[in-house]
Amino acid sequence: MPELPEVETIRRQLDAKLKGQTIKSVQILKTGRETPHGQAFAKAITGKRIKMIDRRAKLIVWKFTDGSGITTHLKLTGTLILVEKNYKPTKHDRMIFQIGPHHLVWADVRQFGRMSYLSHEALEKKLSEFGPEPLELKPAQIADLFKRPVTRNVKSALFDQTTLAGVGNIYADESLFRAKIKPTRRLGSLTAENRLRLAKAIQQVLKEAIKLRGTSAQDYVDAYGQEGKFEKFLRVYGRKGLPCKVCGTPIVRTVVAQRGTHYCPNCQK
DNA sequence: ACATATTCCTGGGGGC
DNA sequence: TGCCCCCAGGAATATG
Repeated sequence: MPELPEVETIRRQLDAKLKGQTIKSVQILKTGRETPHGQAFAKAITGKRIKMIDRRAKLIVWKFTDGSGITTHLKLTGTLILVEKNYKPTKHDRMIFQIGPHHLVWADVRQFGRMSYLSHEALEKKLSEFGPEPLELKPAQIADLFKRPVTRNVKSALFDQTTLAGVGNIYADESLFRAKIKPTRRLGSLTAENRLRLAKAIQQVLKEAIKLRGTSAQDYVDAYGQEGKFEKFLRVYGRKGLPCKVCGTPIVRTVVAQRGTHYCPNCQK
């Protein structure tokens, strides 16, 4: 599923192709997950010129030259894929955009994704509702985000988008493994050294994943339909029962904060 | 102000 | 081969 590294991969690919281009047409194949609804969405964005494709948290942000924009949340199974002119729509496609000479398909098997056209003011407001970007802070600044509330478990704080933007279930588990911290630890029990180790682990794992164009644990593909290459470097996520790559102890899967949570009971304290 | 539960949705896998 | 059940989970919303 797309988290920060996957969304950033798609953003870079789309920005390279679509920057400066004008939306020529929007074909809505399945309505209901866009705002405004239906043809009003197509009408609102047709003719808009793309200043850049940006990212905030897990949102793809289409910024138009007039200041308005679109936020796209792919949620669990959404894809944005550049296709050929003669592309034939398939079952789960929601929209096909013609943007300059390019054709872009938004598809979503589980239909959780959202696409919102927003005025400049509404866009600014929406983007301000997230916590800071993990790759724009110094490790010590990230560490400070995990001091409070003291009773909260560290795993749920990690993927809370108002605490820190862009980390989801996969990278939460991977960051905690690298920091050698058990997911159920309360924030109040973390030492300053623990928090700093976690901050550095978050940045390291996100950067490595971006280099490999993300993780394709389930449905994720990039804007060219290619899978990410980070999956084989996952150390705990999806490795229930397999030996820890550090100590050989079988990886445990539990549920923390309603999320499947993977950790090494020996390495993570 | 916080934590926890529910809801949305479909494909894939296990059990039989 | 095919059914039934369960599971995956981001985040909005509701409830405690």
